[in-house]
Amino acid sequence: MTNCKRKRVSFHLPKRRSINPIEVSPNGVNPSTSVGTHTDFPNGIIHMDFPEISHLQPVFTQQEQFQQTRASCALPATDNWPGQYGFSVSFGPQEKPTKSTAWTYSEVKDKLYVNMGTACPVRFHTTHPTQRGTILRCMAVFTKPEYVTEVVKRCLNHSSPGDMTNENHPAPEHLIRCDSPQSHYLIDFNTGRHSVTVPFENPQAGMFYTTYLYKFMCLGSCVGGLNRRPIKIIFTLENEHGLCVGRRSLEVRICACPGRDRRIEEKHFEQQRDHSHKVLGKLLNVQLQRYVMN
Amino acid sequence: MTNCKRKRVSFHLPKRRSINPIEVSPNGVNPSTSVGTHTDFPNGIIHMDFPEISHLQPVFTQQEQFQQTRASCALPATDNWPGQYGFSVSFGPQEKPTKSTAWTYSEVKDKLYVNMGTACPVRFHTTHPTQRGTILRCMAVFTKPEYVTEVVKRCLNHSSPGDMTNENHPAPEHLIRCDSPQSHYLIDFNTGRHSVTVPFENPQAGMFYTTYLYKFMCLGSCVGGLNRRPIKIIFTLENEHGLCVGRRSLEVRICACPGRDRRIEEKHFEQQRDHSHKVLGKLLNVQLQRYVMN
DNA sequence: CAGGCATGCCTG
DNA sequence: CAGGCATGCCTG
Ligand SMILES: [Zn+2]
Ligand SMILES: [Zn+2]
Repeated sequence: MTNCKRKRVSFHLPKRRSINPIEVSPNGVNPSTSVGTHTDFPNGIIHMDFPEISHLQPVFTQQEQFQQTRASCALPATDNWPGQYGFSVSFGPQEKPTKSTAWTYSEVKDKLYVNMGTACPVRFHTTHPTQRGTILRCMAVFTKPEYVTEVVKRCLNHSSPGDMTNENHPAPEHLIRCDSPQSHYLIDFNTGRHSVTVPFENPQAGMFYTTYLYKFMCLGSCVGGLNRRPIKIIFTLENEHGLCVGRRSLEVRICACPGRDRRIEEKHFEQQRDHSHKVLGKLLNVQLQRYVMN
Repeated sequence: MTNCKRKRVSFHLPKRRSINPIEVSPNGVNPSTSVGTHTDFPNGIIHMDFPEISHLQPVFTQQEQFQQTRASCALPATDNWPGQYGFSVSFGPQEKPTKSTAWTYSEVKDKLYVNMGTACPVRFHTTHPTQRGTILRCMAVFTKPEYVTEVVKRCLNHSSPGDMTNENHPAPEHLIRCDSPQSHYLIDFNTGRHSVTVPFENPQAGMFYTTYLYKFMCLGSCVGGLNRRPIKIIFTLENEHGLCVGRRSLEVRICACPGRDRRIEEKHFEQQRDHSHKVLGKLLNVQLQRYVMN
């Protein structure tokens, strides 16, 4: 069991509007020194999405987070863990999954197939009410071990200021957006990883879940971005101290034809399973025969 | 017949090195006013590829160019015209055209199929020696009329400073590069169009052509760049006054499998031709029968 | 290096 | 909206 500390200083907008995170190094370098430039993140360099908003009141929010499942901060935990609030995720009954339906969730694969830029409704269940100040974070990681340390970002094409999707948006480089006026875009100071948070609202009276809308802003095939590398998204419920109190991750494929691709992958999955069964069956048979003969 | 005037002021490097063009508006706006910014071209805005080299001696080179084939400067002429020097283009015998050969030229299609970033040898023939100060320009245009007015550029991914191909290169946004230390990258002040020029060297004694190496720095499929839109390249021979004295254009497809794609397109072409022949044949037959019957 | 898959997108 | 092409790239 290891500790994973994160310190963070954020500037918050006084009003509830789309909020712009500014990450500042702990030694207090003045963000205005890098106004107008866009610096790539790694190692103590200030990252600013919106230099224009440096008039914001600085609010010091220190978060210390203890994660119990990974040795390194750079590798976010992906294990599902309902925790004390019974946190889980579901997807509503989607429209009939045509070839190019905007999104579709596969139970067998536990995988979401979704168009780029589509607002996809995700249901967050809790069995016990969370405390005030609880937030819901969403972060993407590459699934394959060879890429898991690389930060997931949008491709250059889609993150460029000229791209229509970036008009009036505080986080053009973030793959995942949450369609809420209270959403908060962060770049972790230590790991450089992107995430988006919203205040978690407990399910309304008589409801078992609260729905939030998420958008995925690149295709899985985007050159120089995801580049055909599968990703997972990790939803974490975090209390006011930044402690993780629940987690749910699932694979996501952002593509032009979610329906088609789901069908294909489910077929592959079945064939693979059938094949394993056959192999396993043969092995058992051999063992059995040996046993009988001896 | 219309005149198409172009005035241009360029800064030239004193030494023969890769040369950086700086386009200045005729009213003499100081380029240093835009140092450090990269402004998109259109309409009187200064474009600079390399603000760092503003210490260059300014050399005033006024070029007035009369083109006789197009009404608008924005639509470059593409007609082949050997002119008084007997200007033409050819390709040497390439390596056996395997599926993924680096480049291959189709005679039937008069089209070059080439890998991205490959130095492709192009032979420039002249039957009569050109004068001192003659240059060879290469420019790309979209083939289809609906895109012909759009300037051909590299995609954002490939033109970004982080792309390896742009290390130490003066013109990251230019699709076409000429592998010569004397090459010159220009952005036309009026049209915004990119081109690369080299001093034209007459064929060596006993030779009929001079070879230059050209590279194409994006795929035809690059999203936000060529975006699967076919292009032509136009080679123009220009005298010291900027007058066009010869022209040759051909289609180019920049792709991952030049051999395969050439084969496919030639097959299509044949089928199409056969089909037209058949249709034409039938028509003739009908006409003939009518003639005989009357 | 060829076969063929993967995946965005065009066409009917 | 499904069929199927186009085209980069992976695999043997
Ligand atoms: Zn993208
Ligand atoms: Zn490109």
